[in-house]
Amino acid sequence: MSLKIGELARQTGVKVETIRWYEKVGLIAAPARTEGNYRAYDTTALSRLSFIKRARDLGFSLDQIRALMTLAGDENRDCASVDAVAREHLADIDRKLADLASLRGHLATLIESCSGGVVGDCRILDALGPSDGAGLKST
Amino acid sequence: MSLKIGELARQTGVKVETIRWYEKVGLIAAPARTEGNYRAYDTTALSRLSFIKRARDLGFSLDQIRALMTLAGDENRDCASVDAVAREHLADIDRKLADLASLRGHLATLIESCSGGVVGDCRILDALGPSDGAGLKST
DNA sequence: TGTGGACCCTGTAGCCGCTAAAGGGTCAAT
DNA sequence: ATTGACCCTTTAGCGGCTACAGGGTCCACA
Repeated sequence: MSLKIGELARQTGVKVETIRWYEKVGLIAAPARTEGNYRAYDTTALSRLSFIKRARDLGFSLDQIRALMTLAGDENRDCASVDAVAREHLADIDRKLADLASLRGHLATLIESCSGGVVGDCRILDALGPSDGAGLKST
Repeated sequence: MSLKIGELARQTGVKVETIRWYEKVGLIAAPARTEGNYRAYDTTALSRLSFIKRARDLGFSLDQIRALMTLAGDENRDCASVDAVAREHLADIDRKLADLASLRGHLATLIESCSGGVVGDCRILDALGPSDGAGLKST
């Protein structure tokens, strides 16, 4: 028995449109079609799509997933190549976390400086304005 | 004296193409033109663009920046409206930080499970594969 | 006077990873 | 026969730029 796209979507948690899009960009193979031109998926497609979903949930890019799937296809290859992709992604995440945390710090400082009142005296806008004092405020 | 777009770019740290794009999407006003059809900016443009740059560096979206600039134009308005935009953005960042940290945890666990060897025995690929065991590995 | 190179202009297409909508066709149940 | 859930393709849009292509302008130096 084969699965229609909607069923595949339900079983994997990937939206129908997204599945079609993955096919278009070559992440999954084009499946067989029924007489009525419906896509008919087998369990291989289910495995691959589940893999993609989990990897996406972990924040891997489609390119990274493509790489992982290629590596996975060669069982004799050294596992280190898979590890390397994952570690690179982890490093990306750590960079993003650091950037975001620093940004959060700046923003929180900015917000703390607000003591209410009127826009004309707003410290937040002051901080965003240029250093020469010629800000946006109509004053 | 007026500034050419390249000079404005240098003084604000915003790329020339980005400045033109900001004009296109209505974030900054279209400036006067010279005889040779070059954009001629005044110091008002410099202020506004600096404002935008700083806000972008803090991760505000262009829509949020539009809102902030509108608010800034009305000096009698209650500063709380500005504060609200900033706080909402801070909440966004906190959500992102939490998501990213959780994701990092999962990924790090995954990577720790790798003990080397061959792709055929890879724990990382195991973890990404579907729970029924029918993974991608050619074995 | 001419020529080279740095700058400027417009318009269009591409990046990522989808998402939505228009305008149809298919299929099973009633 | 009709309803309504599903499926199909194609196209356009999101944010926030970036990168061309194919020209025009301006200024300094020979």
